[in-house]
Amino acid sequence: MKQALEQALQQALETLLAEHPDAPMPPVALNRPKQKDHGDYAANIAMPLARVLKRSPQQIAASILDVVVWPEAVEHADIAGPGFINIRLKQASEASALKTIIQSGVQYGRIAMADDAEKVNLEFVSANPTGPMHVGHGRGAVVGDALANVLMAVGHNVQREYYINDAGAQIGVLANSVWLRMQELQGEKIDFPEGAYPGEYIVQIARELLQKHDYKTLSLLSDDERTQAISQDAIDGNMSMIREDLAAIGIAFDFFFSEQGLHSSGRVQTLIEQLRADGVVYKGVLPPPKGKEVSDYTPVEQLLFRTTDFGDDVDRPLAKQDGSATYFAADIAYHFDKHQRGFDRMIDVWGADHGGYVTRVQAAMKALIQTEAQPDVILVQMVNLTRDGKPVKMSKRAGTFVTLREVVDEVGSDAVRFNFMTRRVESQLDFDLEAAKKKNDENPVYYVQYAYARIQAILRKALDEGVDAGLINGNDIENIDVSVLTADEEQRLIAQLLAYPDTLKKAAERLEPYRVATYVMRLAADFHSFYHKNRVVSEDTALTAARVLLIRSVAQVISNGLSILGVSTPERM
RNA sequence: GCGCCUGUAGCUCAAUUGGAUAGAGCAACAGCCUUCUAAGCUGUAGGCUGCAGGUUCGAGCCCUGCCAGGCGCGCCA
Repeated sequence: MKQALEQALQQALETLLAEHPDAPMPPVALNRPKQKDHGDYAANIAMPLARVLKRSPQQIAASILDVVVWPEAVEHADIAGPGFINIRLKQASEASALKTIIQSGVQYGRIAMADDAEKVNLEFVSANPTGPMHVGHGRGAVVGDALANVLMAVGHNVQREYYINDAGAQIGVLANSVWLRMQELQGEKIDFPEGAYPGEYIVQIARELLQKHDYKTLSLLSDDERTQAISQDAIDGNMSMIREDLAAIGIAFDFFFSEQGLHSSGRVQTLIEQLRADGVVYKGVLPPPKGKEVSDYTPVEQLLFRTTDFGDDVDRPLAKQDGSATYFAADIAYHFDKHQRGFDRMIDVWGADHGGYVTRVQAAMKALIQTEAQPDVILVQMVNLTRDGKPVKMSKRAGTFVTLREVVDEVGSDAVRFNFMTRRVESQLDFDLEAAKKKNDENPVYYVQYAYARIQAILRKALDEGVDAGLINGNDIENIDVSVLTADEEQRLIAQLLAYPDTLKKAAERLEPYRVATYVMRLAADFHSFYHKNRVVSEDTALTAARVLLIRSVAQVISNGLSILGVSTPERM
């Protein structure tokens, strides 16, 4: 319907602008007004034209209305305010869409195969394999997973990918921490050094490794040899723990990518050579860092990547002093690898603490591939964890961080997911452990789920009252007369239901899955409001049938929206 | 010092990528359950959209400068 209206306006415009061939043609965009008396759709097209045509927006709108040929469903259109064209549709035309919703079912709002379908690589979480996921990771996980769902819903092909940082010094630290715990479990007295990972999970991994490895043999090895021997098992132990944490909030990945593999296969080195051949690499000395005490700064010549040529403020090192590759070098190789795997688009979901990293990775990709295939980086701001309003100090080193798992076990997956989804990623998130535990109206997820459960209760009731089962569960809806749905609350609900496909499309375009969460909250609110003023099951069989159709549609759309967010829809609460 | 993000009701957040009278929830106050689930609904109150300029038919949104908070800033990942 929206498209038909836009087309009608577009044609009217072309007729009008025939006399002004030079005039730029602004896009015709309709939106649904906030206020009911502004009609079902509104166009602001006359306003931007005012300047070009040197006539008032009202005059232009009037000329448009003179020549436009509306589709059948339009009741009337008028000019309002500073030049809006408000369009009102015939009531039955809007309401008949309810049948489409029921017939489409879980497909309603989705696009099976988009014209511009892309093969998308979506990398998210990528928590280091040195410990369990904490709450901050959880936000990125939930956002990334919902975004994948949104993109798939509008017809893209999405691969969920996890980048395992299983290389570098941290792995040595991990292996050493595990070894210390293994010694401890064998009754040795150990000194637990400052830098090692102290968490309880290390003890569990140590216990597992003692079953797999011969302790005596390990103790005879040199430190390096021992690290070599147990690090992969320690990583695997952590990763299986992380996978369980993810499963607890209903997230599974399609692909796990190992950083180690990039180094061992020589791809990092090859990439550096390629950059050298491209002439964007040189040996140089970086200035001391700003804003931080530089106690031990010594100028050192390093292999540098000229990222400043691509918008960065300082060149970035590819190799450490000892000649080994930096994390940055590996990350370029990683993104290049994604490109070579044939993805049309790469999306990275990162924590805010990686914000300074965006420019340099994009710079590197710009240097490597001259296409527009840049990674889109979604920076998810931090989660401020509080308990009864008091901040919880988080430190992985000190072992005082609160794990995602603890929170999920206390609060439930649905509440965690929904709370993480209701805010834009750009704003920091306050998450109070005590408040989240409460099963009261401070948890918006119950508000939406309650609307769904309520509808199910009404439908059960309707069945008891002898309403035809085909109407309640099946597709015997063709003959329902929807023109009886004339109450304000009914009209609002219908308009809201019709807005779902657009909401989904917009969420996908802007990579903003939170829009689906705010949408289902609005829909639930409109339903609750409807419920209190109107009875569904009544003597009036025609009205009952139409309202059953209406609330079934609401339930369907709530369910479709929540499934994108990964939140369940309980039949009873 | 520089870069990125944020600043909207007492609190937590929205506002259809510049549109019409800035909206929800919580907290406060006043009402609504012998009728389909009160985890709900209705109403009242609450705002110089951090501050000051600018751009235009029109600014919470865009530009400039301040103020405040968060994150980051060499061979960690």
